[in-house]
Amino acid sequence: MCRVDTCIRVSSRLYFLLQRVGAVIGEELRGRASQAGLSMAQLEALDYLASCNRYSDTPAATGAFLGITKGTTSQTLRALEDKGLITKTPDANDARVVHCRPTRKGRTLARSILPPEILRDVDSPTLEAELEALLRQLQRSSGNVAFGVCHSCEKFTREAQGYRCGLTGERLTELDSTKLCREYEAPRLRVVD
Amino acid sequence: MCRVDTCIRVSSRLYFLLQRVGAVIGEELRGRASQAGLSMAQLEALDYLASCNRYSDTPAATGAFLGITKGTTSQTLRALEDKGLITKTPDANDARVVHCRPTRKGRTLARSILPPEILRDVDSPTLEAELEALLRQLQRSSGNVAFGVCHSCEKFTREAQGYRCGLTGERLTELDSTKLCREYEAPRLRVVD
DNA sequence: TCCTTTTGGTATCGAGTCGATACTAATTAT
DNA sequence: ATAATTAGTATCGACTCGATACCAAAAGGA
Repeated sequence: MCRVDTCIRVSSRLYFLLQRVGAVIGEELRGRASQAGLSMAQLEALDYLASCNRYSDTPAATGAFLGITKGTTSQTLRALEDKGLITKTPDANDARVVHCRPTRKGRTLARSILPPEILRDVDSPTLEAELEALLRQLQRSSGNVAFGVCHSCEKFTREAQGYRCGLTGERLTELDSTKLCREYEAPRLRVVD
Repeated sequence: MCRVDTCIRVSSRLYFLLQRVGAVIGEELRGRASQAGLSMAQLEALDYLASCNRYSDTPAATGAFLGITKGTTSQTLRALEDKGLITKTPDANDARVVHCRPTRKGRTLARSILPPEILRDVDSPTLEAELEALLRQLQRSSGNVAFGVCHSCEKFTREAQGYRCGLTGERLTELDSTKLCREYEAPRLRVVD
């Protein structure tokens, strides 16, 4: 049993399973996206932009999130803009930066496709916890930006009348705190409930 | 804590985690593949062909495995053939069928890239078991062909001097039994050790 | 048997991905 | 002030991908 398993390629067992799950989900998603006139890359970018906060809705952050180059990112976002699914507005403080925000149409479209139908009934806290641990490990060893939800960030603080980001010093709404942030920093110590 | 989490898109938590892990691995893999002159699609096809048995090394099976159309599959395999990484030979019994076998060069190349470096140190039996359960569930609900390792197939039988496939009736070598098969059927009853 | 359906595969098209390279402009470091 | 970094775009070539059309072989039915 052991000798046999070592011969299998595709390639480690873990990689095989991840790739297999990805293929099944990808097949469904590609179909649904292309019915709506979107490519997978466009769908993923749009979904990201619909999920991230105001510090993270830039081409650079999108590319980092999706693991693609800035050239590719620029093209994909231009396609989304041409289709009227996002709008671009220059940043007030940094003239190099552009903010990409989904239009109502874009938001609705993303929400109609994702999450994949096939995953809607799945509920597996163990799997989620294990995947989360894997993700953290991968992020550590790849030196990637983490991306995480604002309210569970090390720099997130609760105040008398709301929340605040310890990095920018800005106040945050309840909705803000539910979004993805590129500056996310994992909490250093486990919070005791 | 609960209300907040329900707002997150990208999109269910499970989808988010799978997509995130995929992005990190994909980023590494794309880089390594393109250094070797391969696209991701080509790498995945080559890896599959290096892992499957003689019943499953056809364009149709490759496309089913990767979740892409037969047109796309045909093109990708042609690219691999042009690069001298696979060879095509017509089937002896069915004139429609073509068998695609990796060359020595192709096999070596795939093995030099996969499995992803970043996953080599990961060892998590729990995660693998959970992913396997998820995969089975997805395959059931998507009606996809399962693809599995020969020796754990329902139709696989042990004999006095070797193994045999109950579907084709052919004898199988030890190496045969370690490979992926498109005709794989999950065992109906758990075998007692 | 003839005839229809299914299956396996290729060719071609258009839109789009992707890395690579080259470029501009704004910001930051020295 | 000047150099280095960062954010973004433009363009190129190879390739993916779905769609469509097509062909040939095999399987199934009356």
